[in-house]
Amino acid sequence: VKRPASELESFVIGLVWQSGPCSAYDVRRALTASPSTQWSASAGAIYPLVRRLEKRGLLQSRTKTRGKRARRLYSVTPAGRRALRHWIGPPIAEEAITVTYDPLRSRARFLKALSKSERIRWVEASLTALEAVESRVQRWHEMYGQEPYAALLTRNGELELQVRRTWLREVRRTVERAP
Amino acid sequence: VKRPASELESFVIGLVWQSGPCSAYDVRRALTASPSTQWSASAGAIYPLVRRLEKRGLLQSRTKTRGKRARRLYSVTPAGRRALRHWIGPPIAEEAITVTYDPLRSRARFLKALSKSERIRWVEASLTALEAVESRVQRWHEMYGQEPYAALLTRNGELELQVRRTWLREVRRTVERAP
DNA sequence: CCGCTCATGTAACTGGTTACATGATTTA
DNA sequence: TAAATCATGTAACCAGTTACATGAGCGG
Repeated sequence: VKRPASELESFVIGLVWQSGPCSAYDVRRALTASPSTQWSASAGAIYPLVRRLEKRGLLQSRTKTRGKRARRLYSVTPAGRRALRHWIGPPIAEEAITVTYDPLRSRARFLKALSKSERIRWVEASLTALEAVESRVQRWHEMYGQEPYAALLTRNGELELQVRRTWLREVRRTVERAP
Repeated sequence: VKRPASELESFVIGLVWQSGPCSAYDVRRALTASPSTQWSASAGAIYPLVRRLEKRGLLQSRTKTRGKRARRLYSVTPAGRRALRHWIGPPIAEEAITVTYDPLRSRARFLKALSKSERIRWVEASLTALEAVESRVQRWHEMYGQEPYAALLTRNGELELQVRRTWLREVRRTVERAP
């Protein structure tokens, strides 16, 4: 079966590659810790996923017994490593070349459905909401941000937040001017 | 059935609200025109979706015959309007408060899986890829960007692109410095 | 009249969701 | 020892995907 690995699958291969031999549960924790809420990291997603990847030969597992409990530790096979590199690129995959999806932007598209005063309250609420995002990024940074490549991810989050704030303030100006 | 409308469902309600009575096909075109690739706007997604929304009382339809062909024109019901406003907020829904998902950032997380020269090539390729995104935003702007609220969306795209470029250049510096 | 786009759908699949189950291990 | 959390899963569901089908209308 030579289907290209999905975004989540590839990401999981990456996580396993990064954390050496690790369990599905470890993968779930890494996904949960990540500030992105793109994936829920639910057991129902991850356990079947790693099985799938093993069946395709991208991951391999050995069972390690600790106490009475058997743990299944996954690591990346050479084919998995190739798949990872292929996913990362270059070339950059078509589906990676996108405008990022911002739920706030989506909602702003229909701001006219609100009354003027509500629009302003919406902007304020959004600015406040971004503080929650900020602390999520911060928390992740404190945990993993030592390493220079990891720090780049935090930096991305910071810059993104900055720009969303700037944008929201522009939205506010527009809202205030409009009738 | 009082389940909260999904992100796509709510967005579609918004589109129908914006474009007055319109067909499922119109919705699909609006989604296709949007620079975001979050949704494929496939027929298999949209036709069942609007039916669903009609069954829930958020949309209503009347059939209009033009020539021999029957078109089903949807419009938003008062309940749909309420649902739309509820989705937009305030308060901002939990699931809207997120770090946006950026496939390039995801990939950058595993840049160490590449050789140094490939990392640099990756950054260059990413910068080039963003040009495609830029033209997509530009195209949308030319079509719909007259109206001030629509223009804000383009502005968001512009700012986002700027920041992603800035960030990629920082990545390049990090890559160049690293062993 | 041919081919393209308009327009409306259906069918099969699939990847991810929520919710549940279960037992081991740790901590209060 | 009771409660919490670690750890591994399964089952049912569902929304969105690709792929296909069908026919109208229109421009060359």
